[in-house]
Amino acid sequence: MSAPPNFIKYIIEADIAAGKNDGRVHTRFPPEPNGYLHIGHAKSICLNFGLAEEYNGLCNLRFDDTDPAKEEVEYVESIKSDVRWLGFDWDGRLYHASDYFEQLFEYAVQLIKKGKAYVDSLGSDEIREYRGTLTQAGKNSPYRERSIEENLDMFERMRAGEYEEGAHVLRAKIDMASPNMLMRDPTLYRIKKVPHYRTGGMWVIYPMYDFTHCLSDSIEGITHSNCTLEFENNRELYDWVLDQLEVYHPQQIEFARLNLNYTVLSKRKLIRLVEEGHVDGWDDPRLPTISGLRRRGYTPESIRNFCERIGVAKADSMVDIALLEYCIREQLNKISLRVMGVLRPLKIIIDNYPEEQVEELDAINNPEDPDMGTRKIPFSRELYIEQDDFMEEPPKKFFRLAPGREVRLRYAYFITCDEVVKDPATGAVTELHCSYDPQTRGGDAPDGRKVKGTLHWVSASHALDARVHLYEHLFLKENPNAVEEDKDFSDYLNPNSSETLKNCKVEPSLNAARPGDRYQFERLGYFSVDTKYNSPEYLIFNRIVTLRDTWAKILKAQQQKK
RNA sequence: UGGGGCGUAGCCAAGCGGCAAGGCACAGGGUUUUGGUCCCUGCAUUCGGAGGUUCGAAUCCUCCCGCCCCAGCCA
Repeated sequence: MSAPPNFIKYIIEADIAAGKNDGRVHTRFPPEPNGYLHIGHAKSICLNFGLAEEYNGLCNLRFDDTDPAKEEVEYVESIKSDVRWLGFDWDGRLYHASDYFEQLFEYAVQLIKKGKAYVDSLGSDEIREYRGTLTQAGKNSPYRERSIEENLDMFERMRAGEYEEGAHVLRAKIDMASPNMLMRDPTLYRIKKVPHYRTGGMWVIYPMYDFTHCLSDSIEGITHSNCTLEFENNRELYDWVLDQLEVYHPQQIEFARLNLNYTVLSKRKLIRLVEEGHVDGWDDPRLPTISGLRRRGYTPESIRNFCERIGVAKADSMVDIALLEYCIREQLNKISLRVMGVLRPLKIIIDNYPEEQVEELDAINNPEDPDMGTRKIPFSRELYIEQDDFMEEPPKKFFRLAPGREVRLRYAYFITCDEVVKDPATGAVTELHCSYDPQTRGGDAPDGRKVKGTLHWVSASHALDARVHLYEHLFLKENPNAVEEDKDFSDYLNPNSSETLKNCKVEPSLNAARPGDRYQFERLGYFSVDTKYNSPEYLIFNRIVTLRDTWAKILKAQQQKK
């Protein structure tokens, strides 16, 4: 029932045992609304909401919206719907850092009054120079010793809009020689004459992350503030601000962010893929965004299971995307309806089957779940099978159709291939003439003879037209972030990551398929009806993931031998 | 050359002084009207390395090596 142990749970359990925060557990998921959520965020969402659930606590959704230049309502709406879709509920505790702007301003004034913050009038380049380097101490700004009165006055004027952008900033007065760069008088407020998507033109100064985040956590009574590893250096500042202000002090805990191979999980890179048109929007099914995974056909449960399986720790890691694929197969195997669909059709004619005759055969909807029942599928003289299921000169271990060979058509009959018809110009196989054994109706031979292969098929005259999108890894390189000299991560994009098959044939029961419905196409994989595009003439499917394909492995091994 | 972190199998990851969980991947076998599912089996004499403490070390100590993060008026 409960997810596996991790170091954050141990911290929480120790805190509860010690009576810290009266045994309360209160977490938060604090996205900045400057992009769409991806599966890395899902890890954080599952962690924070999951912790709250497990320890009878609460988890807030808080937008960390302190940079009006980057943030938009479109993003907050998408984030809210993604969190909900994943199955989590902030239950009315939806907050925004921008809700706290007035309070934050007051805190800044307090800091100034304590002599712990000052208005600096150095330019940004100068501030950088004065900061020193990793190995050299910085030096104090000439404005560092302004009087409290002057600081107060100037900070009020900053707020009043009396200065231009960049003219002044409010800085914490800490230690320009600190070995931690973040403690060298970090900027607390900057002037930005940019309207905020929520506060409009109310403010022209905006607080920085380090000042905002810890205080927002404090205001909300957060007990355990979980963030990713790159914020470890910020913790000293997080603690400093809260200590100076003598306010309620949550605990920041850092864990490793998710990395997945064959894809990218950084907002900056995802934004580029979208804006440069490498993909079809934020919900492109090849993207690791929540909206992309949703459109691809992934279920929330499978993503939650994935997040549970990868664990939470402090070591930088790169998870194999095969685990994500395993998680969606695992669920879809249990719940999805089986149907037959032919992606690359090859026509076969059963010469000894009466013309005009049609039989309704029984097919099982889901062998994993007998309660899902059966359905009828039409069988007739002309059928389509998969091109891959026939080979004129079959290699070893090929169990499918070949000249003179007998196979089973699933739920139908045994058929034998009698004749191969080819295009005289190209030599390509255009159709097959076969004969069936009437005794094998349903798929078993009364004489007990066996066949090695079972093929999926569809009746030519009854089949529905469909278009199918096949997807592969977005990148060819396992780690597209490891860019070589003179290269860009986009150079590693897989040119074959998306393929559209326009001539597919699926069984007639699929006329009931609605956008978002998921099916297993037997022997092929799991597919979902696209939710973005549709056509009155044909169905559009996205391949979520293939089935495990042992034959493909054998083939690959055979080819490698040669 | 400053500071903060991290190193357990191909990939994740438990383990917190008593003698290496689990999952994915991979390999073999069984069942099978999906080359799917399911079921067995195998897969670290060893925990980045070297010393030390101890009856006993992945766990404690010392040194070394490797990787990640920090010099935004981004978060």
